[in-house]
Amino acid sequence: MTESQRRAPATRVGATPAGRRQLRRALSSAAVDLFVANGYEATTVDEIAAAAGVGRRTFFRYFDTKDDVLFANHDEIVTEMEQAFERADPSRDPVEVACSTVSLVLDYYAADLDVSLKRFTLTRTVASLRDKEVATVDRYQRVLARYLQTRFAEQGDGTASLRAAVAAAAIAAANNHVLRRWLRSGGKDDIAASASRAFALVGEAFRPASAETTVVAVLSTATPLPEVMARLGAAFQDEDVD
Amino acid sequence: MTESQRRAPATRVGATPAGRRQLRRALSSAAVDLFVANGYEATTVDEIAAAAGVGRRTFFRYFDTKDDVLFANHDEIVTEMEQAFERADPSRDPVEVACSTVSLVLDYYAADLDVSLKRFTLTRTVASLRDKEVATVDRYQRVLARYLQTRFAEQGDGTASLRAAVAAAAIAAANNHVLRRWLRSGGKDDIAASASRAFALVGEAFRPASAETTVVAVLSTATPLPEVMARLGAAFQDEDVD
DNA sequence: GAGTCTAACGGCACTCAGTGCCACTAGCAA
DNA sequence: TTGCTAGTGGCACTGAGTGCCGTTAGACTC
Repeated sequence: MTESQRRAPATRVGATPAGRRQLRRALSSAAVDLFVANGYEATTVDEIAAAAGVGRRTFFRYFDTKDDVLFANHDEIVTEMEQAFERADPSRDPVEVACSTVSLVLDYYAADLDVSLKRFTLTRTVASLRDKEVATVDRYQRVLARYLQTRFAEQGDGTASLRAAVAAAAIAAANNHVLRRWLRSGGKDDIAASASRAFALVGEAFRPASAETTVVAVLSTATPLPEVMARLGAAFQDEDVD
Repeated sequence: MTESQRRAPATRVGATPAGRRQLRRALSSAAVDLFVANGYEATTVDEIAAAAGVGRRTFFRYFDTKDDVLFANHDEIVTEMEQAFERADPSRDPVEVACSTVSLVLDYYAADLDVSLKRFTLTRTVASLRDKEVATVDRYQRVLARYLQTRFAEQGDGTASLRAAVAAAAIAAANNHVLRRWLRSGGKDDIAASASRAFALVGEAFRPASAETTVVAVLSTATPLPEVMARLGAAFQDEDVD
């Protein structure tokens, strides 16, 4: 007897927030199992609701659409990302903050590997579900872009809006790439390592222009070596010169 | 009497490819007008079909879904992009090729400003249409990624897949940013200028490492100036040194 | 011009997602 | 006990999307 077949408590589960969360999870896992077993289109909302022991009408009180049930905790992720941006250290590099914040998504996927893998096969198979996933990714990509835009604008970047949109897209793409590779490996790869490698790539691509200025040092050959080192050290500020 | 209200030819329009195209356009423009006038959800497929002078069943022979009618020429754009990649000069910088190819989308939007503006207001207003548009963007972003991946792999890039995905996302984001700003201006901005500026930004971010190697020239102060110029010229190959 | 074949079309009926409405009832308060 | 509230289930309805089939325009043959 799988989890999806067990009967939910008789009535009024949703009276308490905890009960509501529980029924949401029950509906979600029942749906995923049915989708995998019988196919997405072939599964009706009636069947999902019945498997969770509730009426069809109740299903639509917990999820707006049939496909929403596959991305049950997406809203949760988005709000958590927004909160993370609010309490982020303003002195840190914005791109770096965005990268570490977006990896919240990876944590969520890793926390429920079983569902993540099933959802992965479904989104690869069913076109409409793939589109739905793309839409959800776009939603948190917008959150990234909004954060980056305000930060870039603070730094006096005239093209803050464009840079923010492009950087957000790059970060989201890197995140998705890591996520997909990890899921394809069945959750066996070292996701943290590949994530930091991927984010390093976008980090060096989008570091603000001031930080990637090429230093051209014009020095007389008569200059004593210590002074050369001092001048270079000043140019590179807190980076090591040796 | 608007275009959407005129009656289409009586029967068998779709027998010839030209007639099929014509009816597609008639359905599309009828739909856009009705969506703008009465709202997207409030407009039924029956009404669209009736406005174009055909039966409801025929509508679904021309478009798979109700929202497809808003992105009528999307498939055309995608295949045209694929063809452009096939005949692209292999010696050109892949990122540059991708940028100039993706601007095909801008051409299509500019070619039918009226519909583009109406679709823009609709995609901003109706959530499901925004999602649909995001899905279409993702589709050509995948085409970009596939092209960039093969090119990067040819160049011996070990992280070709990741770099391709990230660069494709950045290019698509830049393209969309330009497109949206242009539509927000009502089609008055200089779209070509802002496009080249936006693509310059992603170009410098994703130029392959070999092309952005810093040239460090170590030269004796005794070297005659003409020889200095010659050596620098060699180092920069076909770029100007002056 | 008459007969024939093909394929677009329209219409009908059906499934299913999603919604509004309402009656029912568990649980709480007075 | 008597209301009151809110979650629930059932019913009926709209509309998207699909399968099926009879009709007919148009092309092709003789």
